[in-house]
Amino acid sequence: MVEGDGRVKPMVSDRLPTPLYHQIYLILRHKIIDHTYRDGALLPSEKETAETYGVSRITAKRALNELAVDGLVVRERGRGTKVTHQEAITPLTANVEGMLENLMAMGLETEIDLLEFDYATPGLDAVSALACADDDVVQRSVRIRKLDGTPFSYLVTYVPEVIGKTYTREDLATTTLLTLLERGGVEVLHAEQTLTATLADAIVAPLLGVEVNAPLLRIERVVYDQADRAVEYIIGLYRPDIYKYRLNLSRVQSDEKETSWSPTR
Amino acid sequence: MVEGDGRVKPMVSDRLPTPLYHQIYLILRHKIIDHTYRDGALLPSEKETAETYGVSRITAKRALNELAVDGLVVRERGRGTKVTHQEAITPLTANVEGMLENLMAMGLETEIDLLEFDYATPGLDAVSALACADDDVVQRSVRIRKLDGTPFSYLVTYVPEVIGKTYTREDLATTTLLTLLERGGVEVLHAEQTLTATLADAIVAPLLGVEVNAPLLRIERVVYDQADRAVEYIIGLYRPDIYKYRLNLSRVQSDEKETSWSPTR
DNA sequence: CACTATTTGTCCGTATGTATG
DNA sequence: TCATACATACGGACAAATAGT
Repeated sequence: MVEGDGRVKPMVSDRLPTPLYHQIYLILRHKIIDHTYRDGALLPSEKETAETYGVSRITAKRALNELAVDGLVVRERGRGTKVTHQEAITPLTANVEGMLENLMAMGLETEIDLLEFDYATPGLDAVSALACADDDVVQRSVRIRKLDGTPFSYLVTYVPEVIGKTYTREDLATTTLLTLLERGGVEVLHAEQTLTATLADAIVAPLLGVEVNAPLLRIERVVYDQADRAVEYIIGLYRPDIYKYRLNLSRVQSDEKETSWSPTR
Repeated sequence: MVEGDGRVKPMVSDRLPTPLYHQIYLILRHKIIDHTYRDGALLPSEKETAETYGVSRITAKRALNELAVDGLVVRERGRGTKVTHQEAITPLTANVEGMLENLMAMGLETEIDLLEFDYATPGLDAVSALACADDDVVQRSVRIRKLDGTPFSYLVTYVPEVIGKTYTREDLATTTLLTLLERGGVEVLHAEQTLTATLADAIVAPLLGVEVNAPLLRIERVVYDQADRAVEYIIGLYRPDIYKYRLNLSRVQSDEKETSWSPTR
């Protein structure tokens, strides 16, 4: 895998369930978005790519054609394959607070679709997160957040029944959950967030307007009140092309030997 | 897509390049890891899954067989398909500092593989991140971080040439870059991190020991020194099953109307 | 005990997609 | 473009193991 000079050779494998032409297509697309192939530059020829990945010229040709269909490149006989990728829209960023920035400034609006709203016994994950009994009733909601019509986040929330009763279904479709919790008398003190990556399954993919198995940023959050009781468990799936999570860290000098980092505003 | 009761129906599509049996396999595997299908429970039968996803029984069968090959389920004729999924190893977590926790406590070791180490002109991303000229020379390194032999992160770093000269290739294979920077007289003041999700391409997939198109957590960081000059640009790709990014937030009461959140140690 | 329904295992024939030379 | 090989997916049919009536 690693060659003598320390460089890594890209590999495709016909043992994977994904067709070869699509594997190569993904690699090349990545390099275009990545700016490895700059805007206007020429991609390697069919013959070259065929040799690079050890496939036939027809397979390489098909990969390049898929790129052309996507509008990422333009192919001309005798001229080659040229990158025409337009710079992607700068994605939204969320700061540590998890709130959206630059939103008002951009004159854009986020709207919320409330897909599900019910009271039910929680799943295993929610049980352990909220530290409730297996047969406790919790309020569960599923929402889609949209920016200018395009969905960018899929949110599943679990709230203990007592707290959930302090607001209505309609409130949830218009107001953020954190605001609703405070309005209901809950004093939010601290929260725990975990960030990971997942794939879009067949359920969320159409809702977020992405392909099945597209990558998603997954943020899991448990919010605690002043009595250290979990009042909210939320799982958010975010489209990485629209939404990024930004964190500003600055060094804090303390008496201890260890220095620590904390976010700056 | 969304039915009358607000529930969403899972879908597979034969227009995707991925085979149907593998799409279904991914969905079911996700539900097992997700605990939607609890340990010991019976999965829907071949006939049921075939109807659910609108495929033939043979295709549904193959998806279930793949799960059995993975050891996630056990199949017995006349009995059904039973979940045998062992609870996954609790993944490592990094706190805000980006350093690993619980590592010493677990008696585990991380080792580093240095794959590439050279001085070259940076790509476009690195140029804008380090705010350097197009033809400046930067030090570039590619490393793999392993825990107990299994790789969990792929790190690409860019450091301005002057700073990069303060340590050797061998240093990088044993010491963290932040430590090396400080040893070289750089006083690190603040950093900017962006978290997103991507797919494993054909290059990193074998290096990280995951399938191509597996989801990865992507962390991009620019580190600045006291003079507000970028001294390090790092792109990290992390296996979400082994590595998670944890963030502890606590509310800080300020004089302003807005309340803010900051991480607690 | 037989009878039945369910579920998985195996086989066939056919059509389409993928990949090669 | 053509011929060839293999993988994918379908529908149908039948056998074998299990569980309940």
